[in-house]
Amino acid sequence: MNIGQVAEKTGVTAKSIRYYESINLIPVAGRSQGGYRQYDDRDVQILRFIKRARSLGFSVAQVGELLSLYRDTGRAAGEVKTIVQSRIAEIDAKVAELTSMRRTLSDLSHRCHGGDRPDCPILEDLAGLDSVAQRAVS
Amino acid sequence: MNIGQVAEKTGVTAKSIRYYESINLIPVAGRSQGGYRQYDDRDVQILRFIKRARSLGFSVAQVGELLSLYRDTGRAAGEVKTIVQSRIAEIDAKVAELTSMRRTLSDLSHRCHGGDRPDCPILEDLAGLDSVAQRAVS
DNA sequence: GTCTATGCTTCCCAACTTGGGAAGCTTTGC
DNA sequence: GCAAAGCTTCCCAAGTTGGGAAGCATAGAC
Repeated sequence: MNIGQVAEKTGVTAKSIRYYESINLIPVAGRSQGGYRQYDDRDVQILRFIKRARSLGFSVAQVGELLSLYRDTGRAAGEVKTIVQSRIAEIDAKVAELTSMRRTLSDLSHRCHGGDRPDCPILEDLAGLDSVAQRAVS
Repeated sequence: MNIGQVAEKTGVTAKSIRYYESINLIPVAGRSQGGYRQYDDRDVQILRFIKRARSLGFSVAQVGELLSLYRDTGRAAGEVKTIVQSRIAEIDAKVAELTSMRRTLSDLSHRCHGGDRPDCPILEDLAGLDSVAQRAVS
């Protein structure tokens, strides 16, 4: 199989496949006489694995860890679970951060009439801690 | 004021201040005889504005929009509110995405015993759609 | 006045992943 | 045998920050 067919089968672009090879996330592909990279079903499986793990937000480095465990038939399930749980913890932290931002923004938004007039509590808040302190007190 | 003092006052590193200048987010600073960038309280205020907006997750481009509205005394509050609400929408989309990932990962994690044995439903799921289809059916 | 330490300058490199595009070779199909 | 499509490598870009080097400016101690 050439790279284009693999790209179509896996949903990973040819560009990304070459990139993954360049950083040794996947093994260096064999070449045809003409210099084209050659792949088989095993490679397709690996790339689908990568695609799915990436879609779950694992970094490429984390995917590398998962892949090495995947390739290691003697691995412990606990190691895999640990990686998944650290990813869950990352997500929880990010959600908490975003939720905090959202609360602040929503608060700012509610206090702004949003009309054509130039007076805007949002900008006042961003511009100085005065209004923030004021809000904290009120 | 030199750049170091401004950095300390605002919490924006000297590196970032120079970067913001280079992309014209802030005006090009005047220079002392010796070539040092010179700042005044107005600059400090602007950088605090940027710092706070960045901490709320606005991209530098969005901060640029907010800043231009901030500088425009005749601006309409509605424009500011629109930017804030689009930022809120971004956050909501991101949280939804993360929440969906978390649900999948949590599900996978629960189905993995996590011990020393090599059998791991997580890897099986990542490796193929078989188990995914299976899970969908079950 | 001189020396030293600290601070500033610019410039380059790195991170991370993907996409775009150019120039050139290979393969496929007609 | 030719055109089109697919592949190759290489460079550039995105966005923001940090690290570090080499060299000039300033401030404080003597």
